Amino acid sequence: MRRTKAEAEETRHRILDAAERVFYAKGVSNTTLEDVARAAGVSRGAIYWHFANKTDLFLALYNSVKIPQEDMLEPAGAEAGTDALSSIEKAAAEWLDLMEQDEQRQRILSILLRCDYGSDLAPVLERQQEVDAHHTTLLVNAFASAMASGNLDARWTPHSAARALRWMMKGLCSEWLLFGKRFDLATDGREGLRLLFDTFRRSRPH
Amino acid sequence: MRRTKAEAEETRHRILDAAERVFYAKGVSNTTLEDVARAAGVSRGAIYWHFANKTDLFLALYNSVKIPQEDMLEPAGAEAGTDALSSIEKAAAEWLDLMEQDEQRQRILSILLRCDYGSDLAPVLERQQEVDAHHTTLLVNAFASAMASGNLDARWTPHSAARALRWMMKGLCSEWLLFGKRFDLATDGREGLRLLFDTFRRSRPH
DNA sequence: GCTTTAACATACAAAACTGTTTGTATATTT
DNA sequence: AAATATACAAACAGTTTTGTATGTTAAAGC
Repeated sequence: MRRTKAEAEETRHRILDAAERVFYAKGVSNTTLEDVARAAGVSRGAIYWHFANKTDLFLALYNSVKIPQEDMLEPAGAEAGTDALSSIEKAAAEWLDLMEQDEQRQRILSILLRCDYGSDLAPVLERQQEVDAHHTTLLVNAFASAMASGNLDARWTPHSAARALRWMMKGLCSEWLLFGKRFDLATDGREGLRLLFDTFRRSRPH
Repeated sequence: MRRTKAEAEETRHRILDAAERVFYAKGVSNTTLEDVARAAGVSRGAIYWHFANKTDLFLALYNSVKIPQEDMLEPAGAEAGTDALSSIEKAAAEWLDLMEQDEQRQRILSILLRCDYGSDLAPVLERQQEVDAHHTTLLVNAFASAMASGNLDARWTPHSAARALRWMMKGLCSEWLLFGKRFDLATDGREGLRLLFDTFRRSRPH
């Protein structure tokens, strides 16, 4: 029954894949390792071979995917030709597109949004906060450069603008993911972004 | 050991109270009924006397409190003297104040935000959606009346304004509750509201 | 005042999961 | 080709949690 190294890596991947689907369907703390094993077509032994326990499996899943939010706004600000505000808006809108198209992304973010953080997966929460903090920093910097070039309406500060954008994106995604996707994320989200950024630009001197 | 009816009702209340605190501290699916019993100073038997099981206890807790969001914007629109937009903003700001002061409210909303919805507490999710739908309707109506009286900037529709406000409030509360209240909800939230409503009002004809 | 029954506490049985151990067939190494 | 380590499956042991059944006491009802 010994598998080749490539086969082993494949079952490991199958387990992670199954875990993602089952966690999404039943919630993390309501799924047993037996559930994951069945969904992956292996025995619990295989899971315990590759992972220490459910928390470890969850962490491995968490680390195996690119976390949503992490990729947004990475290269923003370095655009040429467009103003800073437009590049932020573009990055946000593209991020929405990505989210709407990529089902794995949707599952991962759904799991993270509604999972019952006990003391065992505190590292996940910490990581989330780090990512959030980093993202906030990037956003504030981007808005600061927009302000420096006179693009940001005077009533807003880089800080308040970054917050407003983050809050809106978060509320938007939460409602879309947790309440059954009852509207078009990319379309309606872009519309919301457009209106918000319109207020950022407002009465700018030309 | 038989208690009077009033005493029984009091222990029932003590159980609900303890459940709220423990659910908040450990997460719903990570708390056992033994935990709740200890926190309430009773035995598990008392819980099983008053409730069928943990799900039933959770539902009872859910129904025993006034759900946040439900009370926001109830009487709005019926204000005299102020314009519709200002009364919406006032209602939202007051709701933030309430949330910041009322610790039970914070616990309840925290529990609802991060609890791991399995198939057993589907009714909770449905109820949430109903409340949200109702809230959205009220908001849209309020913004519609603002538009009718010429207060709402032409770029916004009642629908888009209501969505923007809801998304922002949701993201705001999520971040505040789930990430350790690292900013002042009432102050910073009011600031965000002020800026958002400022854009709603923008270039209104006077 | 006697019976009944509500309001629990306690004890018990049954699952449900978990983590570990053992067995084993096969890659891989030497 | 023999030895060894790998990648599991299957069985096992242990704990945690749940649900129920039973016991007990005092309040209600008559």
